[in-house]
Amino acid sequence: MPELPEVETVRRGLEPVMVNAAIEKLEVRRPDLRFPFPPRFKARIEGQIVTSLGRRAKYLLADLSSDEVLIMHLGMSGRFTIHPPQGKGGKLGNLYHDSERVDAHDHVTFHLSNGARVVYNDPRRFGFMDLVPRAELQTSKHMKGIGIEPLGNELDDDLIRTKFQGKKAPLKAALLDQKLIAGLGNIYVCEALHRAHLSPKRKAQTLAIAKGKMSHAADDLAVAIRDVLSDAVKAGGSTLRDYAQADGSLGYFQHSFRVYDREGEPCPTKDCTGVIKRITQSGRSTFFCPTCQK
DNA sequence: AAGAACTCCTGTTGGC
DNA sequence: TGCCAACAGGAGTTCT
Repeated sequence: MPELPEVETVRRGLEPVMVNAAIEKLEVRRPDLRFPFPPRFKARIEGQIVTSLGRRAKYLLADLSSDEVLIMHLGMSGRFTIHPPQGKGGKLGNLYHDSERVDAHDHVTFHLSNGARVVYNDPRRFGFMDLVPRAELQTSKHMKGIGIEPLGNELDDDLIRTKFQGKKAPLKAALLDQKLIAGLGNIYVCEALHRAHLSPKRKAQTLAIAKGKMSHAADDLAVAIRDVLSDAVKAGGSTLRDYAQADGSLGYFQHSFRVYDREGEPCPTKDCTGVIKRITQSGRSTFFCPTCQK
């Protein structure tokens, strides 16, 4: 499910429910997700207050009153659902899931002091959770080496030239590399490359040239990445299959896809007569227009 | 060392 | 209808 816009949407959904609440009880229904839960996971979580909920790349970061940080990654199929206190759904009650039923893939449940429950469900179990002392977060194995935040102030043409210098990998692979720019995934890489009119097959290092007719390419790509991600965040992310936001509502950016999952459809670029094609790169589907993406 | 292939896991989909 | 291969929003590990 989640690339940067979906994770940010989840963060915004969980923030009002979790921040300033104590985690009174933690139910962990299996020993691991993608990796084992950390030692004494339950004991280190229970009784702690969530002081803030942040995001770095595709990671959710919950600051705890114990000065540890709960690191959460949703993998491919991880999702959070909020269950408000019984009988306190209020005017938003119809947006929430009120069921007490536990699905086979409901792996972790946070019982909060405000009466709400937050349930983590992940059928494929590619997600994971970890705990690290706040002071060690930046040097932790998860955060160490993570690239720049594309919605921060650092992403511009110079940054792209620097990061892509000497890279022979195709643009598609370079943009999926979280050590360069963090937060993009398969969908938004395809979308950003189409917006920038750049071929996913092109070697990344060709954007590093400073002069010549392609000198705008790095800037075009920087702008396209920022635009597509901020548009998607505004739309509440993309809803594929039955993914829902934590409050049960649906993102709608999927209606704005220009190429993703649109094989065979006409290219939406103005005056382009091309047809969207699907190829495989790095074992993943790439959707692009061979006519206007060069 | 970089880049590509393979791997984890379950569920859905599309073609016979 | 059933069966089965292909594929799915990620990324660490293992190869070449």
